[in-house]
This record gives sequence, structure tokens and C-alpha cells, in this order.
Amino acid sequence: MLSKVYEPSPVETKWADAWQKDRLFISSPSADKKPFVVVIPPPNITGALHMGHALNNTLQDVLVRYHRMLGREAYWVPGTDHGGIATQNVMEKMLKAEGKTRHDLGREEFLKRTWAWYGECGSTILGQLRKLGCALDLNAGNVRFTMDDKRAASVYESFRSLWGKGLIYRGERMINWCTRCGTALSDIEVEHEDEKSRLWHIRYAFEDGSGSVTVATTRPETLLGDTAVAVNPEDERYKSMTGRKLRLPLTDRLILLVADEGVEKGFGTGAVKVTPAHDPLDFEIGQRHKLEVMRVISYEGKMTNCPRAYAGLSVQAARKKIIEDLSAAGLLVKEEPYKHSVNKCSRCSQHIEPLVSEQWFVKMKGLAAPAITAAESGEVKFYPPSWKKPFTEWLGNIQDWCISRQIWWGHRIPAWYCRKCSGAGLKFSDKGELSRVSFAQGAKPVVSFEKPAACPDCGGADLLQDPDVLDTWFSSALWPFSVFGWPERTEELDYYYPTSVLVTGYEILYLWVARMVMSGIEHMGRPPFSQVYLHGIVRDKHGKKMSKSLGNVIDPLQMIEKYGTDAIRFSLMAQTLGGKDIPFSEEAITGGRNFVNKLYNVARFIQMYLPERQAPLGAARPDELADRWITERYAAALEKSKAAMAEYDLPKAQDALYAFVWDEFCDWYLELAKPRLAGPDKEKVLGLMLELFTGSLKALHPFMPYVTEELYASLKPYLEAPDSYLLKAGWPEAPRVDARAAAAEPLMQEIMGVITQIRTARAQFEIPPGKTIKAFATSGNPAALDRLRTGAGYVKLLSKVEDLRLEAGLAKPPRSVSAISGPFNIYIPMDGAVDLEKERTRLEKELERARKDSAQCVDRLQDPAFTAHAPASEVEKIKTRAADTAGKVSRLTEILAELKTG
RNA sequence: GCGCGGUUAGCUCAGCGGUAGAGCGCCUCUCUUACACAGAGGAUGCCACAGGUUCAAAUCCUGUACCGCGCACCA
Repeated sequence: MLSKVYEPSPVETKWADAWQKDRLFISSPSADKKPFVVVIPPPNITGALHMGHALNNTLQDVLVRYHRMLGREAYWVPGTDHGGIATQNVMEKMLKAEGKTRHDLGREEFLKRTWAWYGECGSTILGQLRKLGCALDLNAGNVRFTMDDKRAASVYESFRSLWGKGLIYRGERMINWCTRCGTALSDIEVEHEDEKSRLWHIRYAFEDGSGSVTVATTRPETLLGDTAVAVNPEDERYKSMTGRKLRLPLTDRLILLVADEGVEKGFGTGAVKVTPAHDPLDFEIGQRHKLEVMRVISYEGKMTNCPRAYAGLSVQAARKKIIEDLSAAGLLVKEEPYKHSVNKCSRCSQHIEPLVSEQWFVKMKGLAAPAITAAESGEVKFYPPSWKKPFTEWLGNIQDWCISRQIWWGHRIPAWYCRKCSGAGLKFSDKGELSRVSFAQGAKPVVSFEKPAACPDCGGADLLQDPDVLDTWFSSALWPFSVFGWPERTEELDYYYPTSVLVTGYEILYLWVARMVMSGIEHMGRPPFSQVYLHGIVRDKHGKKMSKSLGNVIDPLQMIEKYGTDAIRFSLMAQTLGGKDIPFSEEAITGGRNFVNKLYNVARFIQMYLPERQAPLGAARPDELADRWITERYAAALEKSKAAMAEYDLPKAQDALYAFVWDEFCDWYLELAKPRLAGPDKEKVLGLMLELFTGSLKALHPFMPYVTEELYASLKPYLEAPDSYLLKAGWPEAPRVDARAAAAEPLMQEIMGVITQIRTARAQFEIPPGKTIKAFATSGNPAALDRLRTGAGYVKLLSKVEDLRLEAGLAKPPRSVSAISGPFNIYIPMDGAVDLEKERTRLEKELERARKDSAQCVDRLQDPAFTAHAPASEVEKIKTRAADTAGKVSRLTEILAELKTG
């Protein structure tokens, strides 16, 4: 006999091994089958998987397993992402623990170490995906990495092609610079956060001493790089002053007062200091007025190119000192508290410095246009559909994409510079690389994967590669086709592209999804997928983001250890509603665990009755009311589940099956079937149970792969032609429901109602659960009594009635408790005295409810507007209800009257 | 500032035009040979507020309030 409680761990290990060993998840192009393809959002190799990964991969696994069971050639393509800055930061942290920086190691050694880390961390992640039950073939030849040779070839081809079309360029532009990561970032890698700060009002005096202009700023330190002050051209206060020169405080420079439309009259003092090198708006103003771009903040975040007193100070220190100095000089007019949004690095939370720098960019407008069309035409569909608008709007406002990163871990930019031709523009570090700081300013790049043999201009052979690497999202953008070997025209690429659905969190809609759509259209001629399924972020139970610093992180692997994979998957899925964020807590997992245990116990129950001799059960099926009813319920559940899957409503699909198994199959059918398992119908009833239960296991398999596989396997000996694995079985077809089976549903409803009423009365009058009782049921409706007669056995069984009298015109016996269920009056004779007070209160409450109901129906029927406008079926429904409730009222009144006299 | 979403039982959320639902939690009874990770029964809601449309509104429309999230160069 199996233990009473399911133990997931050993079962999961067993099946995970078997699935991989038998290559259950491998796919190959197959001419006669329609593919269903999902490429995994490759996890970064930054550490262990978190709850978000568990959710993301569970959703994909459900879709992949489901479609495979529907007969599609389903392929879920596994892989990991090198993760650019994120991974480099992890490596740097580990180095820091050794008291080193990456510069101590040098580029080559650092990369060597990072590759070694990939070896370790990559396989840890794959192992975790395996634990999660993912239908990913993880054998060596099948797993992709964004930096392996094939993907490197894809990256190069994309770069080469875009460069050839003039869509990639090098230019000096305003970029976001993270001084901690030491690299440029794209606009979407910057997060905005409100921060309390101050607004400083600073006086700039005119050169000739005749008055001054006061500017308001949140960044006094950038004053050192001011090359103008700007006012709105319509601003009467300043109209007469524009064109005059101002003395820049704390320096000996003179700057111009210019008029520019970008300045708001109403804000601050109406005058703004212009620092073209360190503020995006100022940069634009600078361009319009041909102002000098003066860089005063270095890539390290220190003041530079400025008076000696400030040179070398950090931005923060410089701010403090400048305020002091301005104050001492009497130039600080006032200082007020001010809340504004600051830019932070999404990878390390450091303040971002906007600064002008020479970088590589992709021109986006032309690439975005067809992607917008694809979304608008429905060629790419979103689930939930509300994401379409943000998607197209973001693409509509898109800016050029800065793709160069001044880090080491990533795809090296495939551009080379001739030392001779580039002349003084090139600076070299002692290791023979281009210096990090010079960025080969002004140099002319030659795009090539390998080092070119000779400079195309001078023929010289002294070429050096650009030191920068590409934004990690550059390779991610190619993922849906690079995984199939693009640019090589492989059979896989032909068969699997475009993929079917992309499943990911909404937080990377722009970072990743939008870019995949654009590059798919650009390089492959069509979008990389037709559906995008966006899910929310897994948060803690209070809706807070899980983070190590808050200490509210739930580790999926620990939870798996404790509750089992299926329980985690089930609970996560149950809460994935409408793409919204998911509040998750350990308590929430118990629901899943309990259901897993329920399934396990159904199997135990069935096994108890299975014959010793392991042989398939016969094909004969029982045909009682309950049998027809449960078959109909099963069919309905499968239909509902399937319909929900078609709408990507995975939680609803899961819930339909859950509700069937628990509330109908277990709570009613198994209970009704128990005595029959000791009777002549035994084998037939077992046959039906086995059929419906194994069918449910199949239907649930995409959601809870382990327990279903295990239980199915345990029942195999009794099945005719079982499948080797559930994944190879078809997703169950709903059995045909004929008229008799359809009629069983309302009939059972009526009978179940009677049972519930008797149970309620028993509970309220504290009749011990084990005690059998007598009960009477009567009705003015003979047809109803006939119906109830067909279910008399069920009533007796489930409400523990040994003697059930079912007759028309039965009078209420003395010392009995009454109940009403539909057309039936039910009387339960009590052994001793009845607590009349309790009984009266109970019935009066019931009566009141019925009266209210009845009155409501009558009112509506008397309203001519209702009968005239409402559809006939609705009027009919109310009429029936009116009759039912009226009957109930009169019967209750009668019983109550009798109670008083009795 | 603009946009999007939310506001329903103590908690997390379904329902999106015809008499308010689930899971968890809570209360009572039961360790009845599948399951106490269970069974049976029970309590709990001016469906944020104000208008409107409709025979009928939690559900549609318009506003208001609060909460969350995006986007944005207001120094």
C-alpha cells in the first residue's frame, strides 16, 4: 500500500531523468505536422532562478506540453543569455571579495574567468529548469547560448547588414552614463525615481555689472560647464536682455543670454542655465544656438576641465562646495526643497550622468514603422490585448538606440581602426587596446568579424578592434532566429520560423519584445511570432517587489524542495490573472500541495479496488444516473478547459479541471460509487472511474507534469494500450454527451439539493454524523416525486438515511424537523424533543428570504415595461421563479403554523 | 503633465447587462478503511463615491476620490 501522503521529491527526480534520457522533448522538422514553437526567454547567467523564472517557464511549459498533446510538433528551444552588464557586475562583485578589480586581471583573464563562470552557472540554471519540469531538451547539442559561435555569427551578420544599410552609425550624442558600471546605457536601461532634493536659485550677473539674471537649478555643479543662460523668447521679463553677456559665477568665463522656445516661462525663475554637455534639453538648446559643448564631468563621475578648486571632486562633493562658494560670494539667492525625478541605473541603482559621448547607435525610426504596422494589423497579437497600445506608442516615439557598452563581457563590436589613418584620434592603453576613455574618437571604422588583413585606405596592417561590446539586448533581439542558425539557411530555420508564441514578463516589452519584432521583420522579412503572452511580476503577498534587501524573496527551489514542483506550478498558475502582478506567499502554495495530494489519493482509492491480477479492465461501462451525470460533467470540464486554453486563459483552463476533479468527481461521484464497488457493477464502475481519472490526469498533465505522470504510470497495467508517457498521449477528447446524459445534469442537481438540505438539518440539529435516520419527502408535484425516486438510493447513501418515505400528500410527522428543497417538503423525525425555538427561527429566516424573492418576482411581472421590453425567455424565467417561490412561501407558512399549534 | 490599470467577503482575486462567486482564513461537528494536505455544515458583501443610459447595472457611459504602474527634457 502506498503511503497516505504524496512525496514529490523522489518521483520528480525519477521522471525528470526519464524524460531527458528518452529525449521526450526533442523535435525535428516534420513535413506533415504543424509546428508549435516557443523560444525561451534565455535566463541571464547571473545566479539562481527566481520566482519570476518559475512563473515564466511554467507558463511556457504548459503551452508546449498542451500543444504537443494536441498533436503539434511542439518545440521549446532552450538557452541562456550572457547577460552583459548584469553578469559582469556579478563577476566584479566576486573579484571584489578577493580584493581585486577587473583591471587587475586584464581583459583576457577576466573573460576567461567569466567563461568559466558561464560553465558553472549555465548548467545550474539548466538543472533548475529541469527541476521545474520544463519540457526542454537539455542535452548538450540542443542548448543555445547568446554568446556561442553560432549566435556570434548571427550578431555579426546583423551588425554588418545594418551597417551596410546605414542603419548603424557612430556619433557623438547625449547618452546615459553609469559611473559605477562605467558604461553608456540605452534610454530604457534607465529608471526614474522621485527623490527629495533642492532647487537652488543662483544669480548670474551681467558682464557690465548692470543687473543680473537668476536661474533655478537642481544641479549647481554643472554650472562649471554652462555655456549659456536661456529664457523663453516671449518672456517679457527678459526680452530686452537677450544677446547680452553674463559672467559665469566662480569662473572667469562669459556666457550668452539666449532666447529659446524650449524654456518654460512659468517654471522657476524663467531662466535656465545651459550645460550642453550634461543635460539632454541643454544639449538641444546648445545645438540650436551653436553653443560650445563643455564637458566638466568625467566618465568616472569626477569634475574635470574646470577651475582647480573643483577639479577631481566627485559630483556630490563639487555640488556641496559650489553651493558654499556661491553662498559666500552672495550669488545664492535662495534654496528651496524640491521633489524631482532622478535617473538611476537599472542594473546598479547608481545615479545616471547624462553626458555627450561618441558611441554606436542604431537608427530606429525606419525599423519601428513596420513593427507598428504588425501590431496594429494583428499580425502580432498581445495577450492581454491592453499591451498593444503601449507597444505601438513606444515604437512611435522611439529614439536611436545606443548599442555600445564600455564593458568587457559581451559581443565585441566588429569594427576595426587603422592606427596609421586614424592618427592622433586613437589613444592606446599599455595593453595595446584602444583606451577606454578615448573611444577612438573620430576614427574611421572598418566593419569585419575577423581582423582585416590590411587597411582599405592605406594598406597598413596595424588595425585594432573597437574596445566596446554590444548591448546584451542586441543579441537577444535576434534570438528567435539566431537559435535556428541564422544567417545560415537551415532546415530548422525554414520549418520553425516564425515561432508561435512568446511568453515573457511585461517589464521587458520594450527592452526585448519590441526589438525582436523589429529585427525579425528586418532580417527575416516577418515578425518572429504571432502571439505575445505577457505576464506580471511575482511580488510578495503585500504586493512589494521581492528583493534581497527587503528580505522577502521566496526561493522557488526551496519551495520545490518543501512542497513539490507541481504544487508550486499549480499555485503560481492559479494566481496568474490577466497579466497582472502576482502577490505570492508561501501559504498560497498549500492549495496546490493539497490538490496534488488529492489526486494522489484518488489513485490510491481506485487502486484499492483494482484486482490483484494486472490486466486491462473490460470496455463495459455502467449506466446509472450518476454515471451519466459524471460523464457529462467531465465532458463539460474538458470543453471549458480547452476553450480557455485557446484564449490563453491558462488559470481558467486549470481551474475547470480542478473543480471537476475535486468538487464533482471526488465529492460526489466517488462517494456515490463506493457501495457499488462491492457489488455486481464493480468492474464497470471501476472502468468508468479509471477512464475519467486517467483522462483528467492527461488534461492536467501540462499543469502538473510529475504527479500526473506518476499516477498514470501506476494505473497503466489496467489500461488498454497505455501510452509510454502522458506527453505522448493525446489531450483527452470530451466524450459525446447524448440527450440522456445531458438530462442527468438537472436531475442530479435536484437530488443533490435534497441531500444537502438533509445534511444541513442534521448538522443544525446536531445529529451525530455516524447516525442513520429516518426521513420523509413529499411534494404536490407527482412528476418531481418520480424524479426523486430515481435518486432515492443516493439520498439514503449520502445523507445517511436508512428509511426514506417518498409519497405524495405525506403529513408532517410529530417531533420532526422540516426543510424545503425545490418542490419537496422534507421531514426528519427526531428521536427526542425538537428544539422548537431553533426550528422556528430557522424556518422563519427561510420564509423571509422566500417572501422577498417572491415579492421581487411579482413586482417585476407587474411592471408593464419589463414584460414589454425584456426578452421572452427572461420573462418566462421570472414566471417560473415566481411560481416556485410562491409555493415555497405557502409551504413554509403551513409548516410554521403547524409548529405553533403542535 | 499625459497614458494605462485597479477599487467586489478578513486576505488574494474571479464575475463584466438579468436574484453576488472561488481559494485561503474564520466558526461548528467528524480521525466514517482514498485523502484531517480530509469530509459535512455555517457566518461574512450599500460590488469606492456621485450622476446618467436601460424594463433591468457590480457589469455600459460620464465625472470624483484614493491606490498602483508605465511614459515624459520642465531646469
